[in-house]
Amino acid sequence: MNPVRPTKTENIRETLEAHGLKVTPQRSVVLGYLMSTDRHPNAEEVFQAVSLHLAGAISKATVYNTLNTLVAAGAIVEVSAEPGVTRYDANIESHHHFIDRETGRIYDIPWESVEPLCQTLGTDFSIQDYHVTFYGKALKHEHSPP
Amino acid sequence: MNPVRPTKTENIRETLEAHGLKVTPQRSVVLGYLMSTDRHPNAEEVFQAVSLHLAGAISKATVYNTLNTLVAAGAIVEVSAEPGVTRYDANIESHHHFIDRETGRIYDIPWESVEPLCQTLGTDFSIQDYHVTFYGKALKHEHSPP
DNA sequence: TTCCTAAATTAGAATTATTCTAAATTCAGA
DNA sequence: TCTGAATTTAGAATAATTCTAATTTAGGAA
Ligand SMILES: [Mn+2]
Ligand SMILES: [Mn+2]
Ligand SMILES: [Zn+2]
Ligand SMILES: [Zn+2]
Repeated sequence: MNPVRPTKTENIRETLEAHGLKVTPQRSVVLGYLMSTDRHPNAEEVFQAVSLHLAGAISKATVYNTLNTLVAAGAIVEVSAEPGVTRYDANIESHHHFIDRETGRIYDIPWESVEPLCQTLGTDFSIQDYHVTFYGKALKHEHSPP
Repeated sequence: MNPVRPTKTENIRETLEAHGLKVTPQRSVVLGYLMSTDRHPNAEEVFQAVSLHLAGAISKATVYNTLNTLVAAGAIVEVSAEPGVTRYDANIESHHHFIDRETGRIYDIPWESVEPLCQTLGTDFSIQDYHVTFYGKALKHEHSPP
């Protein structure tokens, strides 16, 4: 019988194809990892994680290439939190971020959780988009696969 | 006769001392450059700019050291705009940023220009601070020393 | 199926940004 | 002036990312 919802691998395949990318094992495992986590990993962390999942290992160059390809295609987004670190996020919906100052962990904040900001800053700037970064302490531990 | 306002070099000296730092020519020229511009330069741009102003040249290591020292002392702040680039800002008041998507230039947005965001995100997060990054097109050219 | 070509992947070299090291200089205070 | 600590320095070392050039993979004719 057909599953009620698409399986994970079907989701991955669909997402790649929806963004005009061919499906390859390397792309699947990188995107699949990012879709499975809400931890906003950097390239090195993606490399570590997918090296476990992909039997025959994956080249670090491919991790960088694939992340850049996924970003260019719009399948994932880059997140600038701390200076000097590029993190990646499979959540491509508009949303904000909360950074725990003790742990450095980045949490997603749904767009609707933040009241809309007025869409004008006087006459000098035309606003197309905005993003709020909150800083503080996460009170509940939200566990998720690393 | 005494000037009505402190001169620039007096400002620089006062800022260094107010943050517990000794006054040196290198620190003065780095901080002075950052106080004179609103362009949020990165380390390389600071190095280029101060190399011109400081006759006998300044070591690039000193620029990095000095920027880190100034950040640690709270005399300047780091700004994370694009992923992978650390920029520096002598404006240490709470404020927001506007990034021109065409030019990449970062403009300061006064804290009061943005209506206050509610200080709660449910029960999971304790908010200590927040920062809004706007994206769009700057309409007026605001000129300032490079 | 076999062949062909383009795309994707790879290892390692190259580049770039930043930090580290160890020596030289500067500086404040005794 | 002397002295020790702080600062600055050049260049080496490290780390992150990109580039290069060769190899593998994969889909579409024939
Ligand atoms: Mn990128
Ligand atoms: Mn720093
Ligand atoms: Zn996110
Ligand atoms: Zn600023």
